[in-house]
This record gives sequence, structure tokens and C-alpha cells, in this order.
Amino acid sequence: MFKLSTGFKAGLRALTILAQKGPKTPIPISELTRELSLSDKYLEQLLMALRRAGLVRSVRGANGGFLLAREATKITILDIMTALQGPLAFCDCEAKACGECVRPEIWDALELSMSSSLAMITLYHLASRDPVHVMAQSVVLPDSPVWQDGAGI
Amino acid sequence: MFKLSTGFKAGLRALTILAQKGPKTPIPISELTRELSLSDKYLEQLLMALRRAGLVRSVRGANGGFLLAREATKITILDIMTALQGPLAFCDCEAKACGECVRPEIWDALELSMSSSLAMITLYHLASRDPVHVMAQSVVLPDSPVWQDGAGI
DNA sequence: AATAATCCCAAGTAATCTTATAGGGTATAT
DNA sequence: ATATACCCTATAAGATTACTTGGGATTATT
Repeated sequence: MFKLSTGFKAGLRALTILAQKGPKTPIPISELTRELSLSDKYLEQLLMALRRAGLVRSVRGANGGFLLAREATKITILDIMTALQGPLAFCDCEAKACGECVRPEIWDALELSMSSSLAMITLYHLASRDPVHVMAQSVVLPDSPVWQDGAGI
Repeated sequence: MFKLSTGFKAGLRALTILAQKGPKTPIPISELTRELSLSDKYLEQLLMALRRAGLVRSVRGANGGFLLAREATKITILDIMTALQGPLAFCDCEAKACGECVRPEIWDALELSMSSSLAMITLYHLASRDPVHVMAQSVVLPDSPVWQDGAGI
């Protein structure tokens, strides 16, 4: 479950290159695809999605290309996933009220929990070689009661 | 991103019914599908996956049916998602070493973080009407350095 | 023993989503 | 001017998900 799309992985690798090259010179698609072994047209679509999301900006014309729209420490994994794989939403029913979602408020809680995990890792963490340590993670819920023998809920 | 499959949602609703009816009498598929408006054959496949995962057990023959294999407080969302949507793995490359994954150890950290969130909510939380409070959630990483103007990483 | 209820197993089809390609434009630095 | 590079839309192939179909094995009840 929760597999990353190849589009996301490809876009992320492109962003990593942009982060490593620095925020000064625009990098043309052709240079990115040379390093990534992708077709220009395919990567172009991914970069356009990233641009619409405000993560990269582009310079048109000769010597143009793409660069990060802001520093790598301010671009989170959540930002990138949202741009390339859509928003984090377990169910896209209106106001979480389709008949299929048993307790929508629990989906909300889990989405929030996952979002904050994803928002704490940035493009900097991915593009650098600095060690990463996950220190703690918790979602605290009320204790479940003891199972009543023979009883339902 | 991270949408729940309809199979998962259907299986979860079936589990919710089993939890509410209690652990004594087996509930036949026909009774579950009557409440859920699903075809017997479709729900059957979902229940078989849950059975293979050890979340429900079955009683064959007349008056048979399905019941929870253990108490609802001991069945986590992670268990159910794993059974119905496969294991939580961002990339299914061997040992996280395909050329597409920039920093596999970060995927490991995020998967761990998400797994613990999903493992803290149980079928009891979903099947009951008890209020649920998400109190805290955190993944702590080293601070990102300040962006060096003009420099890459 | 016969019967009806029920779980068990395996394929196969239809619908949907993802991935990737292609063609034709528009803007701009040189 | 012109080459470079971004911008937009359509669509076909492939993979995945959703669902159907057909039959068989097990067991409580009569």
C-alpha cells in the first residue's frame, strides 16, 4: 500500500538535481533528462506540475530552464507529493460523508498525522548526504477498553 | 495520494459489523452483504484475504460464517490495510536499492512513522462511537542548515 | 442418507488509473 | 531571425483494481 508513483520518484530526482546545482542558473530540461535517462516530454509534464504548485520556477528562451522557487529547506516531501500525486486524502467523498467511510474523523486524524510526518522532511534532507534520525513518533488515542467476553460493541 | 481502495473500505465495513455483533456467533457472508449492498462473491474474496492474514476465522457448513479471530482492540488499521492492500512500502525494489530511490533510509523512516500511526488505531476505535483525540505526532530530524545564497548542496 | 446452507478456490472480464509518447504551439536570449 | 526552451492538449499502451462467474468441499439439520 501507499506506493510512490514513478512520476513522483522521477520528479523528485529532478528536484534533487536542481537543489544540488544551486538557485542561480536555470537548468534546461535537456540537461536533467540526460542525467535521469527520461524523455524530455515526460519530465516536462512533471516539471509543469511542480511549477503549478509553486515549487519550481522557469525561465523561458535560450539559456532558460528550471530552478527551485524557494530554498530546498522550505520544500517538503508533502509539498512534492501533493504536487505530483494529488492531495493526501484517503477518500475523496465530499466532506468525508460517503456511505463507505465508517468514521471519517479517524481518517482526518490519520491524514493529519501522516501529513506532519511528510512535512518534516524537506528536499534538503533528500538532496544532501547529512544523516537523518527519526527520533519519535506518536499518535495518542484514549485507551481501548477491555474486551467484554461475548459482547459486541 | 494514498487513497484507500474500495476493497479496503468494504472489508473494513464488514469487520465493523463483525465487531459489533460480538465474537460468539458466526455471521454468514449473505448477512453481511445484505447490510453492505455488496455481492456475496466480491465480499467473499475480501474475507478470504482477511482470513489468510489471521484477522478473521471462519466456520464452514450450515450455520457457519465469519467471526473476528481476536478482539477488536487487538486488530489495528495497519493489520487491515496490510491484509487488503498489501504491505506499506513506498517502493518495492529489493533492499530499497533501485536507482530511483534517492535516499532509501528516508523512505524507511517515513514508513515506520506511518506504520506506527496506523497501528495505534484499532478496529475498536472504528466500530465504537467513542470519541477519538489525536494528541500529538512528531518526527524529529536534525535542523536544516540556513540556505547559502547561490550555493547548491 | 439426503439436503440445504455455507465456506473455499481459481479464472476471467471489465473498468480505471498510470505511464509514456506525440504534435503543435508560444515566449525569449542571443 | 533563429534556435532554444517552455507551454498545452490529446491519446495509446500498460498496469492495476474492481467485480463476475463457475464450480467444489464441508457441515448442521432433517
